[in-house]
Amino acid sequence: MPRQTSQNAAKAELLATPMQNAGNIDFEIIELLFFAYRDFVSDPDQILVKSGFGRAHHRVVHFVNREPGMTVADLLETLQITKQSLARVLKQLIDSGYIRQVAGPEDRRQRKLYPTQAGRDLALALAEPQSRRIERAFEGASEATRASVKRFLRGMQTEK
Amino acid sequence: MPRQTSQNAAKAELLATPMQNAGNIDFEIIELLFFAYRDFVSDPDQILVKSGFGRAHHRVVHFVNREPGMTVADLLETLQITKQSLARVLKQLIDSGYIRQVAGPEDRRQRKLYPTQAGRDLALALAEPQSRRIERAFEGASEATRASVKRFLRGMQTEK
DNA sequence: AAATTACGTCAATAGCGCTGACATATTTTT
DNA sequence: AAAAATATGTCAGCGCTATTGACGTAATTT
Repeated sequence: MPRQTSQNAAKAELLATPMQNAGNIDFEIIELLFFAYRDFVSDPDQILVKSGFGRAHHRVVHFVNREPGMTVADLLETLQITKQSLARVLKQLIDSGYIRQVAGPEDRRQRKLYPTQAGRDLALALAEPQSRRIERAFEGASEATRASVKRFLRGMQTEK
Repeated sequence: MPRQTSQNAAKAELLATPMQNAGNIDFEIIELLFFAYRDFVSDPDQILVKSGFGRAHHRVVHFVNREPGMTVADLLETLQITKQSLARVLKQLIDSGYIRQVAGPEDRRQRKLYPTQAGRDLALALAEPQSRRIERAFEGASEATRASVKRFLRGMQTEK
């Protein structure tokens, strides 16, 4: 029985076989989601660096445009972050003139959030390359296929 | 013509209409992707805090398990990050005994990366809740539907 | 012998998330 | 009316992940 070199001894404890089919785990979709999302956010990221903003700003500006009048609490619920995390980003967007706050008409403790025209323009500019990418991914797809993809993505969400 | 209060004047510059149908942009899928990915990564995140690791560790341990023997350069290409970003994370995984390096047999400058058994176990534990979530999202879906979703996700990637 | 490549590392910085604590209005409850 | 709860803001500190730039070493290629 030949003695192992130290390199062989180390190798003996290593796994050289690719992880696949283990425990019926869907590694393929896991990776597809990673790559898809990685590239999906890379488009707006490139635009954002020019204005000195980041992904967090993108999300805020997006949702406020989608639902003008939403409150800070609504936004926290949507983004699933803490108010301290939101604070800095929101303040910068307000100071830069992309978003404005209005005291709630019924409950004056609330701060209802609205985009300015600049905020709307920014949200659209950020969404455009993402939408083009989605269109490309759906190239030639039927309505049924689009519906299936939407159903899948909805199913990926945690039910609240 | 009534004078506006300062509040009304401010409101006049704001947009109260939800952003939708603007420029044929697919806001719905954009949001579905955001929510799907947000919840998709939340599963492993919860596991990772226990071991003191983060998402970056997850990615590294995942891909090294999927393709044992991959080099540092391969990993950088896959993750699309800089080597300085990878360095700390990889070092921690090596120091903790989840991954080992072996000098390349042909090119000895290379560092081929392999998981240990602990590394394999960790990768599987992290993939498991994600895979369950995917299965749930595909509940009742046909093979054709699964194929459509994969095709869509592949189409979302930037072609290299 | 010189240039290139693969990898590692030091230093500084930015973005974005967190916890904990405390303050201020405003609304609701008692 | 007083007390409690709610919506929001803010200060302070910290951790993770990413960045750029610079430099070093070993190994390979030219």
